[in-house]
This record gives sequence, C-alpha cells and structure tokens, in this order.
Amino acid sequence: MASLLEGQARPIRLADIAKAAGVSHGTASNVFSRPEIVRAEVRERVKAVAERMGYAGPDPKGRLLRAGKVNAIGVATTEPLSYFFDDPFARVMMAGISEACDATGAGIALVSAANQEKLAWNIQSALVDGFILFCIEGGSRLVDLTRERRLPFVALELGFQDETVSAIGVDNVDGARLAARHLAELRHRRFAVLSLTLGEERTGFVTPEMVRSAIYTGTRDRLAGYFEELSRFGVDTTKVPIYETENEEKSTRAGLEAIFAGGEAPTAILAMSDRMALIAIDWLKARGLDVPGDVSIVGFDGVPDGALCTPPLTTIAQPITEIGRRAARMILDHDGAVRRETMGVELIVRASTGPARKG
Amino acid sequence: MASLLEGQARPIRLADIAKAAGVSHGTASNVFSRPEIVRAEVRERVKAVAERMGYAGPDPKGRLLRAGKVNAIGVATTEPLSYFFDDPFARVMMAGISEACDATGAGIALVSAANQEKLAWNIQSALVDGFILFCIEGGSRLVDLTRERRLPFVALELGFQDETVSAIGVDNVDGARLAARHLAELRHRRFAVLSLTLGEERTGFVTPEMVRSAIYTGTRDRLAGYFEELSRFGVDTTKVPIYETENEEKSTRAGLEAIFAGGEAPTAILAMSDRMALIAIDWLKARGLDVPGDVSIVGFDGVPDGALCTPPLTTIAQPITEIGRRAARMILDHDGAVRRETMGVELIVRASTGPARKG
DNA sequence: GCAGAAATTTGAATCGATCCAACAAAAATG
DNA sequence: CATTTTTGTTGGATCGATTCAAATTTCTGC
Repeated sequence: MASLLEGQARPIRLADIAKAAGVSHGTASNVFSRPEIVRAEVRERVKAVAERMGYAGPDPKGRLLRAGKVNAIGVATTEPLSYFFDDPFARVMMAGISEACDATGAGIALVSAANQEKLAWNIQSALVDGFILFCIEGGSRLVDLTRERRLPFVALELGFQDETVSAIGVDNVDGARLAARHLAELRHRRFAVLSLTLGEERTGFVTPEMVRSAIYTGTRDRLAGYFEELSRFGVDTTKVPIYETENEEKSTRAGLEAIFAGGEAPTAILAMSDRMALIAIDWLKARGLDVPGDVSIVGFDGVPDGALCTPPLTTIAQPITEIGRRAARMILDHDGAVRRETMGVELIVRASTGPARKG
Repeated sequence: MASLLEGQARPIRLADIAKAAGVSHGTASNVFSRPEIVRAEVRERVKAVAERMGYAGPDPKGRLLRAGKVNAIGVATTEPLSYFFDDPFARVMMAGISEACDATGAGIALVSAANQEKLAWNIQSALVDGFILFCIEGGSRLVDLTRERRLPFVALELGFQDETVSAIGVDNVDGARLAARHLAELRHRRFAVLSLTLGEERTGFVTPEMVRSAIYTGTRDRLAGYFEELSRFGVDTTKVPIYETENEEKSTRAGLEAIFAGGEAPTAILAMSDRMALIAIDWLKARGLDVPGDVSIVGFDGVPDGALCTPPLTTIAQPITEIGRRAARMILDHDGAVRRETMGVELIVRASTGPARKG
C-alpha cells in the first residue's frame, strides 16, 4: 500500500492528487479541510487516491501562507534554550504559559540563541503569531529585535520604562518594602543588599550615583522600596552595601565575600532573587554561620525551590504562573492595544528569617 | 518615523517596497537575503524605502514555503504542555535536546494536546522539520499520527517493537538485572515490583499471563531482567507481586497499599521509575517504615531529584541528556535511514538501599 | 418534464517570498 | 573602438496550499 510511488524525489502535492483523481484543486483541498461539503462518493475517491499515492496530507507550509496564522506563540530569551528547563523561575512561568496555550490548542516555539547575530535571525524567522520576551540581561536588545517583527509581544519582568511596549511586571517597590519591613520588624539594623543588574553588564558594589542612573527600573524600584522602608525604621541607608551580581553562582558568591569582608557584618540580607538568596544560604552555611540565627535572608520571586531548601526561604512571592497565563493570553487574544499590567506580590514568611540577635 | 503608513489594514509586502523603490521584486528580495550582490546605491535606497514604509522584513511565512525547511524540531507528547517543564525526566531530556539545537541554531516547537483530535491536528499542522516523540502512555497512537506526516522522527523510550521506526532507548533488561542483583546481593529475598504500564490503561496487580501479552516491550524487558536475576539468586519469582501503575501519585500509592496489605511485606522494592520510587519513599516514611532499614528501594531513570531526596535514591541511571542530544541530532542530520540505538545504563548506589534485616 | 432552489464543483486569484535564466549595463581587454 | 568579461537587474516560475465567485449538476415540487 501507500508505497507505489514511494522513494521518489519530489513529495506529492495536493495538486498531484487532484489530477490523479480527476478533480480540481479546489475540490481536492475541500476533501481535506472541509470534507462535509464534498459529495461522499468524490470524497472517498480522492481519499483513496491520496492513500494510494502516499500523500501526507495538506502541507502546513502551504496552508500557513494562505491562513496567515501559525497558531503558536514564541517565547524568547537571550539565554541558551536550556534556560527554559533549568531555571526554576522560567519553569514556573512556562507552566503558566503552557496552561493558556493548552486551553486554546496553541503551540509553543522556543526561541533563543548563543550569539547576537543568531538571535536576531531566529527572531526574524520564528514562525509564531507573537512573542513573550524573557527580559533578563540584554532585555532591551531583545525588545528592539522583536519590535522589528511587528508582531504582538509582551515583555516579562520588564526592567525599563518604555510605555510603548506591552508588559507584565510586579509591584517592585511594594515587594521590596514588604521584605525590608519584615526584617526591620525583626529588629535587624545592619543590612546588605544582593542586587540584580542595574543596566550594564557589571558586578560589584554600587554607588548611589549609579542607582540614580540605572537603566533597569525594576532593579531601581526594588532598591528604592528597600531603602524607603529601612529609613522609616531609622536605618542609615547610606551605610547599607549594595552588591550588583549577574544573578548566578559566581558573582553572587563574590558579592558575599565582599560584603562579609567589611568591618561590621550584616545580620540581614535583602536578595533581589530567590536564586541569589539560595546561593547565599549555601554560602553562609558553608562558612559556619547560622541562618537565621546569625543572618536572616529574604529572597524575591517565590520559586518552588525556596520552600524545599534548608532552611525554607522567606521571600516575596510573585504570582509567576498567573503572569505566564496572562502573558500568553495577551498574545492569543491580541487586539492591538498596548497593555501594561502590574501584579501584586506577597510576603511569604518561612524559616530563613528570625529576630536579630541582641547586641 | 516608520509610521507614515502605519495602522493600515494590509501589512506591507516585499512587492510593495519593490514598487515604491522602483526596482523588481527580485532585487528587493536580494536586498534582504543577499545584500552583497546588489549595488550599494540601490541597496540603500530600497532599505530606506522599507524603513520609511515600516516594512517588517521578509515574512518567514513566505520564505518558508520557498525554502522548504523550518529549522525547528518538534517535540511531541500526549501529556499536557506543562509536562515538559514539570517532569524531571522530561526536563533533563529537553536539556539534551536544547543543547543540540543551540549548537546548530535550530528552534524547538512543543507539540501536545489535551484530547486526541487536537493532538492529531497539532501534529499535522506543526511547522517543523521532524519530530522527537515522548512515548509515554499512548505512545503507539502518537507514533501512528506522526508517521502520517512523513517527516523524520525518533521515538524516545520506545515501548514497543517496531523496527521501521527510529528510536533511542536503553538496555532495559540489563538495567533491571543490575537493580535486582544489587538488592539480591544485599540479601533481600522478599520483593515487590512497581511496574510501568504494560499496554492498556489499567492499574493493579499483574499476572504472568498479562506480562506475556504486554504491548510495551520496555516494561516487559525490565520485568524479565528483574526476574531473571532474582531467579539466579534462588528467589521464587512467582511470589513477587507486580503492581502496574500509571507512573503518578495516585496509582502508585494504591499499589503500595495493595502490596503492603498482603501477608508478608517485602523488604525490597524494584520501581521502574524514579518517580514511583520517590513516591514510595514518601509513602513508607509516612507509614513509619525506615528506608532502607525496613525497606530498600531501587528506582530507574536517574533523575536529579533522586540525589536530593532523603534518603538519596539508589537507581539505574539512563544517560538522559545524551539520549536527548542524540535524538535531536538524528533529526537535524537526518539521512533517511532508520536508526535504533540502545544506550547503556548504570547502577548508582545511594542511600535508599541497605542490607536486608536478619530474619 | 420543467422551472427554480439547493448542492457541488471549478479554476483563477492569492498568500509572500526566493530562484534563476535571460538580459542590460558597466568594466576590462585587445 | 569593438569585443569579451564582469557585475547587476529583471520578471516569470515556483513553493503548496485555500478561497470565492461563477458555472455546473442534482434535487424538489408541481
């Protein structure tokens, strides 16, 4: 069966079937896409011919051009593809996106690339109806590249102010305040901040000057929230060290070294991501310091891993899954409008924070 | 700028640019895809026109039809999309696939669907150059559906014998033997098996009769491996209960209830997946039984979670990442041949197994 | 048996690009 | 200056389908 003409160079097209069955393209097409409108007899004949010739069914490549819609949404990042499966934050976000896509039967195309050139090409040539952008580092380049495609897109974790771009983010100022207040109420007075990047690709201590000129307003807002609240509790925020990392192992550990090398060690750490917080817990434990006995830590994000580590992490939880769902829906039912949503966050108190030691 | 004609209904096509710039569509095309062969002056003029009219660049939909290649590989499963981000096994596999795709700049399209109809449609209309199939339950339907597309595809974890289908699997018999030998050498004599599905969607105890008629030879091979080795150690395998689960929480717990409801409780459990093994550890601990003091457990798969739980899981590790890499490469450098690869597995001894208690 | 309505079928147009043989213009050669 | 070579440009053909107005066939009711 189905093998009479197999092995030939050119794959069989719908037109071949039409000719072989003695019907027009139009009818042949209808047999596959709207079988109910073609007479049963003809339908069966065409189907039989298709079967006999080994026709694979209408090629989506052709159909796509006509239909215009791919029925898939692209998720892009500047990280390697494995980021989507490794990073806890990304995974929860993808779960939310998946949910929305499953509900409508849409597919997901993962877009990324090692280098800038390839990224540009991959974004230009991605077969999708719209993009969801994971704006980590290099987020603005990603946004620029995507804008060129003139397809709907949503930026996640948007770190810069550009009101012309649809985005879903969280209330960074409020989240930071909650974290700072929690620690201040536990009577902590000596703080350190593990910060996300402010703009350029650099790591190290940050001066107030640099904070003012920060490109990523997300980072700046969290800093502002922390300090505003600490001030309310009478903490001299000019003495709080801020160390900017790349949100990964190496620079975070370097930051901790630097922070604890100074004279007065902090009793509380404000980390702008759970990732850094988790690394910090590990680093402190390895150094013989007790968490939260010696040092309390509050993270930011609310990834599942935070609940499983020892001690479980106190953190500012973002509604990650919900953000993913909304982002996907924004693309799926896109109406041309630019939308900017800010989601609320929540303090989740676990065991990585405790009262400041007397002294 | 770039907004002169914005807001119009029809998006700008390459032909519009060509006309506006006073060149042929062939030249206009070259400006974008092979800029080096067009005279600088013309090139700049066309680019300027494109910019002015807000042209988004050559539409991949059109390009695709001509080029024929999508440069993306589809990964399909019958589970919901979130499976790719939730399941530890799938995640490690995806990391391997990602690696291979990153290396060649290919994209990944995730294909799945809640119901059968939609699955069929999604596979038929996926814009990919080939498929990698996660053959969990319902794997054969997935294979049949995919075969219709007449695109290259590889089945992973292939559970049934079909020599016409490319597949990558592991040496199930050998893995099962290793697991059984390890426990037998620890002087265990009373066993129970938590089995993956044999074919139909059912759960419950399995009779030797059912094993013989199993559709999934993967499951059957593991069973064969377990029993062959246990027999060598003088264990009466007819007395070893086999409980078939759906590899998830509910049926696994039901299986454990059933197994431990019997007269003589086993001192060792052979689980055909780490997932079941992990659930078993949890169930046993909740029941006040010590692992490995009262009951030893060996899993199968070698997912990272197994190393992190308490106690860390002894297991048969598959080279999951490598399988993913190879599968992706099989599609990426497809040459028309059917390939079937069997990878070796490895016993990883951790703390979930210990010597059998005297008595 | 026939007009008019309903159901099918047809085939040209379209979707948005790339490819390539043929042609034109410019540059190099004799 | 005529001829070859090089370099650029053109426009028709093609990729593989769907759509839709018009043409044709089949069905109804009388």
